Amino acid sequence: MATPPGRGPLPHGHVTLSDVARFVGVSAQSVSNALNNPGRVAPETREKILSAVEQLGYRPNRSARALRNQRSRLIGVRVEPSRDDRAALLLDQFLHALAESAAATGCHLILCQADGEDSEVAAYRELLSTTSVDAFVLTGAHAGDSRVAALRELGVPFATFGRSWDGDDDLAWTDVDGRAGLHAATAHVAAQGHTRIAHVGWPEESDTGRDRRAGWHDACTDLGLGVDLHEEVADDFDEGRAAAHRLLDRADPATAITCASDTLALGVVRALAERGLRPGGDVAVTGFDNSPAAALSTPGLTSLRQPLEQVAHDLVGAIEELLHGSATPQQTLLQPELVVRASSLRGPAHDAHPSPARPLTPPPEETP
Amino acid sequence: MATPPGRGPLPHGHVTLSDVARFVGVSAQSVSNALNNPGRVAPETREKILSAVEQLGYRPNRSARALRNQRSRLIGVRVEPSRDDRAALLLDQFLHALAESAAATGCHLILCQADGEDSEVAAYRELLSTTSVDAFVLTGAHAGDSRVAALRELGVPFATFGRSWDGDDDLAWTDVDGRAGLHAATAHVAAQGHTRIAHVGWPEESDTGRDRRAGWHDACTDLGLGVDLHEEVADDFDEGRAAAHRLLDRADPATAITCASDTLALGVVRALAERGLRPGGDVAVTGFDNSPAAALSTPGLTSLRQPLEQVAHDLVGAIEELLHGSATPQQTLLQPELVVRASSLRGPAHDAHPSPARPLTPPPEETP
DNA sequence: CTGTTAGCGCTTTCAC
DNA sequence: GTGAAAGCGCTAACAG
Repeated sequence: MATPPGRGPLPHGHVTLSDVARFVGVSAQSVSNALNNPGRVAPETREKILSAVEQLGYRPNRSARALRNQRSRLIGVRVEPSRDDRAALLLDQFLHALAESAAATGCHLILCQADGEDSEVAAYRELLSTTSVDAFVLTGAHAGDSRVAALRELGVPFATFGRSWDGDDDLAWTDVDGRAGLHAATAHVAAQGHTRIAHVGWPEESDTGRDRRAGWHDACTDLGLGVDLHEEVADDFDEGRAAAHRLLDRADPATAITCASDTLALGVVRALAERGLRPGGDVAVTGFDNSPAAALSTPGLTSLRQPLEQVAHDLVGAIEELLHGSATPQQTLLQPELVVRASSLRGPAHDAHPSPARPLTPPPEETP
Repeated sequence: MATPPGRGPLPHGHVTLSDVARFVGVSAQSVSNALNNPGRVAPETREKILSAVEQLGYRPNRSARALRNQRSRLIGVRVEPSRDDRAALLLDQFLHALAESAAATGCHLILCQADGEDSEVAAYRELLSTTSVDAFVLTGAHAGDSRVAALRELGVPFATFGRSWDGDDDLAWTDVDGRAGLHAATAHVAAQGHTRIAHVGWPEESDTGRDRRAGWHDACTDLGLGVDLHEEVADDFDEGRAAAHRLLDRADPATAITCASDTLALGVVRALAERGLRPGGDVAVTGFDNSPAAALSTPGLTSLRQPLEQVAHDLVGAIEELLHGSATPQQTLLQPELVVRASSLRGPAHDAHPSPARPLTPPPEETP
């Protein structure tokens, strides 16, 4: 396929605006208007143009639009390195959901990659400086998040998966109510007859960790149970395992252990096995995230499912609002769903088929 | 941060080519040449230009470039819906690795989303028609893959993770040697003293499934063991579980079960538990993928790690070659790595700390 | 070796 | 209501 020598760049066989214009017998501007500014063109002309667009299969060129408008309909997302010793970052499902929600508003996702939080901002900056990116989605926001400050300074709209935790009303975020989740999980094991209920969570510095632990704490207090059984560790399998051993070595040991993550919970399960104890039958265990590992481990691990499709939908909605110049950023708190499996059930280690259970808390409540 | 009105030539404060040109006192063209065509500019001028580029922090605008060159340095990838009842699609790690490799060559990943293989082509088409995408990465290629034909017709370069399996020399692919992997896994359990070694794999229609089963078959034959113990099922936890029950119900039951995936293997582990058998001690079990679920389950599941970083690197390399007009597409077969854990070890259900073991097969061999 | 010209596809003025 | 002009930032072609 030889390219005829000439001045301009290579032809690419795509239908352009002027192709449509020529076809209909109007100017390119009218076609543009018919598409983007329907009011400014006569209904009759509009009809003809739209049918020609359809017929020729015209699709606007994103690069040209981006060049002209400074808006690319591209949303930047970071992919972080995933460790195979952690029970899934959910990035997988989240990205799919995000891509789907974005597509619904004509947007696409562009990835940038960074290994740490510092290089993350550098990656955003790099993407912004070379590519027209309309907005970013950040994951795992936390109090005093340097990324938030940096993106604000760059003047680019963004929404975060995770609250700011410092009462920042100017931040658009969507988050999952970990506190309600752990309240539900704790109440669930209490309903199985447990009274010595422990929590293995993340260190005090983690906002999300504190939130989840508070759910356990509240539930225990509500039920008149003690709150002395808790451990704060990093989100690591072996840390969870070690924490479980400590909780079981106590004089009055735990008979149920709620965890801030599936990774920790699966570490706890390992510890039980090392002591000849059975999850469910001897000690109830619950996790958080409903990762594949929770569903596939034996016995199945009771966990809390995050409604990632809804999270993605709300984040895209929040961004869309930001781009349309909304004054008040959208903030949404979603409820996780308790998925009960054998690890938290007494009796034979029979897995109920993964069946969602209602959280104790009220249905999703949006804070607009 | 308000943009001072009417001052800067740029709406968003980005440094452009002509800014650099004006700064140095040359034409925009020379700056462009200094960057993209170093030979065509005097070394001295080049120095000055490059230092100005550095100083002003100039970054070329991707949209403008794409518009002009029909090349965007964007690689399209599909994200598929992930089921939480499967042991990870590895998409997570793969995407990160891919984004990293792409970044090394100045490319970025743009996502498209599709639920099935048919809508996948539609998604590619949509992306191509609106966005300048230089190439695609396909995952899970198989014989008679409709996507391959469709992308060829569209004339877009692409590389696949997974062989074509129909001896297509024109296809650029990278794949992992599942046959060698299962050979290694089978030999490993044989070395533990097992002689009744089964395989739970995918249906005959699956090329990858046949390949992996062949590895098991070869190893058994090499070792003088029978090859009657096998089941072909869909990649599903419950299917794996049921298959294991069938294999253990036989008159001369299996004492070791190698599987085509971690999902199947974890189903097998569940079946063992239901019969009061211990993985490792009673029946050895191995999976494939080394998913988080394998590392975190108890006992740890012996599995085969796919070298995803290398896969990603090779795929990007293959695409790069394609874009530079290489005649022979790059085809690479990589070796998986056996990760031995307690599920395949006799004796106390003690997990060795996840430690890589060499496959029996020769080191990575590249077919250029 | 360097500058000028032209144009990629699109949309925001501003005439008509 | 419609079209003509201009230009977003960049680079291939062709002078000078």
